[in-house]
Amino acid sequence: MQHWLFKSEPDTWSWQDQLAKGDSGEEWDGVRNYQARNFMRAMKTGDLGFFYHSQSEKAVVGIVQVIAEAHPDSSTQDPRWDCVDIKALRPFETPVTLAQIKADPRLAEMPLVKSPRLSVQPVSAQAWQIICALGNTMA
DNA sequence: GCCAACGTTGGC
DNA sequence: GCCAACGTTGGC
Repeated sequence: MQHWLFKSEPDTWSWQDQLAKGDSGEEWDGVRNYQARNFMRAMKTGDLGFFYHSQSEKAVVGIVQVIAEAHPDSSTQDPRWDCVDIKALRPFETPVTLAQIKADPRLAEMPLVKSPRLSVQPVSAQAWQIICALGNTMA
């Protein structure tokens, strides 16, 4: 299984919004970036991901699960864009902030640190464990 | 609110 | 196919 990170502006789509969708989940639509789309195409049902709030909060706040593999993004007619469906699995006991992630040399290679604008990105197995530990949350 | 970084678009 | 212009994102 692979791990991912989904970034969202909480004003637009927050962890609370995601939680409210329950087990039926929601499309991760609106991505208009080829790299991010390609990562979504690589996702498998059951893969886990971090839910990250950008802007004011800048923290990993929860864990989500992929519940449908890549399919056309219903928010556009443009056939180039696909998306997956995800559901909220559980919140982080303690949100892990970007500052904490940047402060940990073991996480310096994360795209979150090196390419902060990439909205969907892979997370290594090692980084996954480190961040779950920082958040006092089981993987 | 500002600014830097980056990706995309469009003209040539 | 290249490159300049532009828009958007996200951290500070």
